[in-house]
Amino acid sequence: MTKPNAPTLEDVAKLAGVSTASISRALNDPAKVAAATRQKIDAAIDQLGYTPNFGGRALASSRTNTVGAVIPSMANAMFASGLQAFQEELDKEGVTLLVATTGFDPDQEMRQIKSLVGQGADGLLLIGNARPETTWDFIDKRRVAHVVAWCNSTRPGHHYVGFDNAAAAGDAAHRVMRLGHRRLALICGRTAENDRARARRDGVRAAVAAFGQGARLTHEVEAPYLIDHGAAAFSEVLERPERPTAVLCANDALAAGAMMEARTRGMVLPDDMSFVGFDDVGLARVLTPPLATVRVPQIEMGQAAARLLLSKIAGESGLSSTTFETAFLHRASLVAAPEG
Amino acid sequence: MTKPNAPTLEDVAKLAGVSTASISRALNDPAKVAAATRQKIDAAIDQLGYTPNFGGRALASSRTNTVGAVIPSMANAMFASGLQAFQEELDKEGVTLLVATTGFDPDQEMRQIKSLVGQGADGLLLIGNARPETTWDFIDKRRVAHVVAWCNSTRPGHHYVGFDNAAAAGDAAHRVMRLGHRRLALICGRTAENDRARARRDGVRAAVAAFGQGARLTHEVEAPYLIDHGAAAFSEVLERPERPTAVLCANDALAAGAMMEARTRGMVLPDDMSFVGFDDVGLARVLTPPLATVRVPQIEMGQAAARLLLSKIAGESGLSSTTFETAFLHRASLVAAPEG
DNA sequence: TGAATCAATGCAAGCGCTTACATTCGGAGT
DNA sequence: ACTCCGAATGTAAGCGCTTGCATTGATTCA
Repeated sequence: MTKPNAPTLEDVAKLAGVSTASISRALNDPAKVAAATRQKIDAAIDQLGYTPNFGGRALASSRTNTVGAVIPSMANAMFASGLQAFQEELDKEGVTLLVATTGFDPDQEMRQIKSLVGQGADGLLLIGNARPETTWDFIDKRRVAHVVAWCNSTRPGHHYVGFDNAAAAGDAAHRVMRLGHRRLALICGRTAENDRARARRDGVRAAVAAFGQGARLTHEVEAPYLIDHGAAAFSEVLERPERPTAVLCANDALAAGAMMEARTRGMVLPDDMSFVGFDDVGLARVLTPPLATVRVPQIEMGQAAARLLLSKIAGESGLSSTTFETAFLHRASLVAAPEG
Repeated sequence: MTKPNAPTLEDVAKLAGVSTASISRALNDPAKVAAATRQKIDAAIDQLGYTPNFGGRALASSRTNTVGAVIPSMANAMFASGLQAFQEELDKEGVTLLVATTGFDPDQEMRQIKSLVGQGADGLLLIGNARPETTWDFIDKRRVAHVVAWCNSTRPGHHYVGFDNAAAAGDAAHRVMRLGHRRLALICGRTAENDRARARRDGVRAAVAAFGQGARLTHEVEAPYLIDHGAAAFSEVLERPERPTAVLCANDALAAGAMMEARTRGMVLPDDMSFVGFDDVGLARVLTPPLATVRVPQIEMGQAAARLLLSKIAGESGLSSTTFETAFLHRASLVAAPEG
């Protein structure tokens, strides 16, 4: 951190001819210092190139102005712009973002949470609501300020900022069925380790069951959220005796992989098969045909999560969770079911 | 950070019946403490659920075990997996990653660097080599441990971990020309604010000039690294009197946008136009036709950058920069130039 | 047996900052 | 003119940890 010869508050104080306390106040609560004094102080700070020492500040105020985000992966575009927005919002308040990834592993998540708390994070952004009891215990016991995002439920006393994965996925399925599709396949994320994937699956199942009219899921496959796994999953779908007319994917990357595989097999899209994704990441629009998908309000979520978390850290009460709307984006990868 | 009632070193000391110094030593350098004492200490720590206070530690040792990454954007897949690898590598050593973004703005970069240093980052990961003199001055003066990545040159006394943008782009151009293309267009990143974009452009220019045989750039456009800008840039290319047979894009997202636009205009790909991207992000393979591009060793770079940075922080000497190889990936978006 | 050595431990001085409390001083109220 | 008040500033006590130095006691060597 700061180098040995870095100027300290005391140096500034001497130069400005005031006490260290005034400088501290000028820095943290300028209103408390007379304008003239503030001038002198600013000048001294400039001249010395002074920056407050982080450790000293943290120690004395027991705040680090740092919050942590524990996300499954940065390599997944799914979280990228939300996290970006989160970070930008924090930045406005001078708060810095610590990032740790879990690779969708609950143990790893626990480790990272502990580590970030140990690093002094004032608060935490967590993805999804499913985690072992021991993890919740730790959070509760340490009274870690936190927000749960990308989902729309959590345990009592906690808060979320997200959207309704189940409803959005159900809505997508419903629209597909309204276009005449009756045999649907579902390529889903790994439900064991991912409550959002689980919600999306359950939403689809419920919608299909509710629709009636002979609509059914010919096959469900689970796969990690990666292009290649989407391709493999689609192969598996095709091996089934009953071939679907539309494939719902719990994620755009899976859909992209599935479509790639379909084309490799000589299928003509969208005529031979309709595809629907989820998330509306950048690649959805540039696929051929463009991928119908569900828009997720990443940026709004990231910002709202940041604000909520900062409020919690500030100790505000009466805070509440937020559910954002999703939007189904009908694009050319989804067409009416073939006759017959 | 840690809550008011959190146990301190002193609490542990009392419980274990030793001095705080011994505990500190047991924590940081176990060899210095007798096994029996260590046992007592561990037991006390467990019983109290003690975690060292971050501020205290930082203040006393002037190390935070935290490093910062200052990147243009998290929303850009270009850096995602590299950063992910960087983080994982740091994690192995118990170091936490702070992330800040610049939106490709040099002033913002300066602000973020200052902020991260102020937050106590022990070291910094910087992208690219181009930044205002004032920024370098700050880094030098404060003696901030740092590594420059995604490029393969830097000023004396600094280190990089990256690859040769110019050579890789030149190689791509060369391959395109060898396929018979003589009229090339270049859709480039914003060279004013992005030295990698500049290097790629210069590499292409040099390769074209060196190739001779009537090969030339019909048009160069600059655009931010976003799909929509790629589309707009391609429109601009087509407005030119002289139409190219191949378009080189400095980034896969630009290429995806350009291809999308081409298809919108009824062009048949790759017959009517060849496209080449750069970076080999996930979407390159799932485009139709699959995008020929340059593979960038993101993961290796991220890991190497982390190790180099940790070594620097540890004060090791005799460290050196690394240049990784890139690979041209010939995919179906690139075909031989049409006859005539 | 006494001196020298060394490993293990304790003591205590900070690290740089924040903040409760004390002090000062100019002006408002009477 | 005198008291009272509040704004502006200073004083100094920590925050929890690391670490140089001092101390202790056991071990070794002559």
